[in-house]
Amino acid sequence: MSALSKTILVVDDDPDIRELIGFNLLQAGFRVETAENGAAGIKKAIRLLPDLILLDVMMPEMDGIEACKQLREHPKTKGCLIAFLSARGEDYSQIAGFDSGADDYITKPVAPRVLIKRVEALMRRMPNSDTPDQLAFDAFTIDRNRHLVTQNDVQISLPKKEFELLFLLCSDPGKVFTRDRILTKVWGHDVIVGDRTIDVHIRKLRSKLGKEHFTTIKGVGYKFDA
Amino acid sequence: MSALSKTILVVDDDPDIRELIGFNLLQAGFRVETAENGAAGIKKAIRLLPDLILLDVMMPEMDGIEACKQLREHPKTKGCLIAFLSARGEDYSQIAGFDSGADDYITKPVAPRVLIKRVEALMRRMPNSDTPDQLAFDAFTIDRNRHLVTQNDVQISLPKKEFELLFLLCSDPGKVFTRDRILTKVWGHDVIVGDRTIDVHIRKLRSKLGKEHFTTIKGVGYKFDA
DNA sequence: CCTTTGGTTCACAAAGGCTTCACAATTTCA
DNA sequence: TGAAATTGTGAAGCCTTTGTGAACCAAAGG
Repeated sequence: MSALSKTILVVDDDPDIRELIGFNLLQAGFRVETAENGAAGIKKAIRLLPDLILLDVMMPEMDGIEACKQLREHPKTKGCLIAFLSARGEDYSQIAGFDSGADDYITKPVAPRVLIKRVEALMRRMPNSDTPDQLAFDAFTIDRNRHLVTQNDVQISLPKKEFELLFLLCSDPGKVFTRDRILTKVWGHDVIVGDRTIDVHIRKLRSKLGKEHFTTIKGVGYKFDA
Repeated sequence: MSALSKTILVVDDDPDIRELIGFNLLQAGFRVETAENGAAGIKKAIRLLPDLILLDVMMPEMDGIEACKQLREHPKTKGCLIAFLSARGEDYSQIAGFDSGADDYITKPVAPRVLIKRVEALMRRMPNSDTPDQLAFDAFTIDRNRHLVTQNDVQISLPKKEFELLFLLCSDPGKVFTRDRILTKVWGHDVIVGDRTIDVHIRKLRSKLGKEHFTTIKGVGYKFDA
């Protein structure tokens, strides 16, 4: 079930805050990723497409407001939930936050349990269906909502793990995913499973979708080639 | 922004608050209705189907928490946005608020402009797409008002839960609905029913409407195929 | 007061996905 | 080249998930 959990990206320049927030969100069953500044946060958000982005307002170089604006402008992330998390509770700051496109503005300090509730309330309204989680390549197309892969007008239904592995690899074609990364993304942070399991699933993908699309980088991991 | 068409119901026992909040929301372009206690608020909400219900937490007789629960239970209003507006900012109060199904919890005092921004942020996420009351497929048609399914000129009457489950699945043919999603959509956000209950209802749908229309995605959920 | 119907739960069976293991094949590096 | 590490492959067993029949409880209606 953990593989289905929502991903939250915590962007804050304070490592302590990142750890504290991250820990509490993990405890609540969310997947957590972190970034230490606005630029890194945007980059990571575009790559990971998290369900929710928690932005600190005050950060060096690029502040949260600016980061939020850019996230809203980028086609990949403009649909994500974005919430500010800030010690600044002044009216003008909140208004600026909402004007930049945020869905919520949470003032610190906030009790972890309250934060969780707020995050869950946001998630509850999340229109998962609106984002057409579709990936299209020459070889085939992937439809996340329908859990279907279409190749040469033939629809292929894949089991859960295989589908998630495929989707992960295809989310960034050409990029090499290390075994560790695959494990944490598909199986979850706390799952203990021999990493040979990955090989078996890769094999199944190869046999079902064509060997040529999945390249092995020995000693590193796998990648998908379109 | 078509804020003109949005209706907000303000439920508060204090006439001054009603007037103040109402005035500001009106200025922002919303239509405003008011109610002076929980019972009246629920009644009015069912009749008007507002886009957002602003609930005071502390009210005589029925408090906001209880009102929220009842609103979430009623089929007509369970989809409405609900936000608490309260002078009580304590953690346990906020948690209770979110647990009762609220989408936001705003602590008073709040600057009118901030309140507006928050309301707009909530509205922004509101799915404007009203699902039509009738769905038609090759296999059968569904009439939500009449609670009736017609298959081969034969009218089939389905019990409540079965109908709602069917309607949910058919609202997006081909899309896979996870058990979690089905539970929150059909049973409510705070249900305590085991998810095996879903299986039983799926079985009934299969036996009544044809096994071939309902596909199981193991480890994920179910989907409807037209 | 009894009957009917809907909703939920339980126990057991079935299915099939996930994982592991052993061994072969391949690549890397000394 | 040869040994070590890594990956490919086939098959087998475990174990989670789902299907199914039936019982139970509550509510509605006669």
